[in-house]
Amino acid sequence: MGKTQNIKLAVDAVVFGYQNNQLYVLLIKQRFGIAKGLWSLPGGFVLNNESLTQAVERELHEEAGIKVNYLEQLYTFGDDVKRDTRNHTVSVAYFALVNPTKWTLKADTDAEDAQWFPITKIPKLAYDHNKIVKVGIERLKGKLTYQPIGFDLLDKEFPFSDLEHLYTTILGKEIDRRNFRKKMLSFDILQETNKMKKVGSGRPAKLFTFNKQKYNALVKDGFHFEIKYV
Amino acid sequence: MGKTQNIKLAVDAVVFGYQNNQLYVLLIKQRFGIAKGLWSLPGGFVLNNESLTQAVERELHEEAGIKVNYLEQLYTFGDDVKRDTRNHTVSVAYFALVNPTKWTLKADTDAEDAQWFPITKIPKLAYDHNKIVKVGIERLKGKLTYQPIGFDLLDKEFPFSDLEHLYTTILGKEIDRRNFRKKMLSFDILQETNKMKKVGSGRPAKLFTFNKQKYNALVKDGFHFEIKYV
DNA sequence: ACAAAAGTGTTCGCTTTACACCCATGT
DNA sequence: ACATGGGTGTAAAGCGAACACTTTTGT
Repeated sequence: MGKTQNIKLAVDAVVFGYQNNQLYVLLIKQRFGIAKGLWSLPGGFVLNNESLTQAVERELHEEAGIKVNYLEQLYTFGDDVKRDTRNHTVSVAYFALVNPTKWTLKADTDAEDAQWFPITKIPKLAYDHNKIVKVGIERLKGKLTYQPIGFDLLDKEFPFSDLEHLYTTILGKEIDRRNFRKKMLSFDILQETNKMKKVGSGRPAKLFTFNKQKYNALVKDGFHFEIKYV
Repeated sequence: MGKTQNIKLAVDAVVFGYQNNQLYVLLIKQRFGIAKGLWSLPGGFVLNNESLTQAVERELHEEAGIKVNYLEQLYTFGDDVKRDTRNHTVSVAYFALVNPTKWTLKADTDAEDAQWFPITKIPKLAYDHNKIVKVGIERLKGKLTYQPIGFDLLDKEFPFSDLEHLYTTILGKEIDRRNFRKKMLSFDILQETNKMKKVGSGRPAKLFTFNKQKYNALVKDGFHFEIKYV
């Protein structure tokens, strides 16, 4: 095969968080290396004999001290051979969701700082990370309509309006509250608790939980989640 | 980072072809290496300074002498560190469609043989390639319903029944011919030619072509292809 | 009593679905 | 004339979309 292969393999994660009607992405500022001082996605090189998922989880732990609720592979970026200026590097990007209220970010090891950035205010990032974020946002928007994925961004118990706002915020569209609620409830994957949430003025809201067991059971029977009204 | 990274990066392709109401996958028999004599997906190691897409296209050319109609990234398999018994190898799998009537397979360089296998008769493959094929089939089934991708498997000019059969074959379900045709035509992305196809007995069929320009234009205006009736 | 957010039904139109017969050609 | 595959319309049901007022709480 000629000269022995000299390609580095990295993982990067686009981690989304949601709070106060805003969507955030987790970014870290590198302490070392070529991207020193620049903001970038959490991630790094895969270790020998380490699986890709392990690598992502390790990096998220090392660089931000968090564990995510949801993780899936996003895309492998390797068509731009010069994405990392030093080496031919291929990066397997992951897509993750987390409820930021559950974790306090703590920059560790390689990271000088770790912070949530509203997706409307993302700075220029290292490497091709701005592109990766963009792909991540597209994925999030897409998935929201055909997979009940929004719950991984919310508290375990949430008022209906949180879900509503999550959809309007992320998809950037208004929705009809009545139709949305009707549809969501028709799936029968939300469980009403007998707790109430009171915030300031206004009528207190019932709290709901997402019944994942039930959802999985339904899926096995051919059920297909879909929210179009948005 | 301790010991320097020693992970090999490969690409593999799940290439689908369709002919005589059957769905095929392209497999090759390796001439060299650990998988010698076993059937496997076309693919191989990425070269230094080569993009992933280039690598796939090169391998498809070298191993089977073909160019595909459609190519997209499928998934990166790297969670099973032992998938290749010798080394820690990560493989970026691609998904491709081709019209097999356009090409005569010719095994070249590294391949001892290259052949189309009906997806119902796929032998035990090298590495984790059976799993990759499975993921590819899922992707194909999914895409068929929300992207006009079936045309890449057919001749440029095709009778409506070919399209119909393609859907029933791949999705493994019966469809209502009238509804299917009505829906397809309603999208206004098929163009009627004034040619006819006569095969044996039966009424001759009009030939259609897929108008990709028109489709792309419609997509820009927010059009969304979807075939549910299947 | 007023402001703020939660909760709730109905009607209209379009899309999906189900369904069966005639047409053009070859043998 | 019969076998083979191509081509076509209509009615009923279900789903999506549009729409506004009442309830419960805080101030």
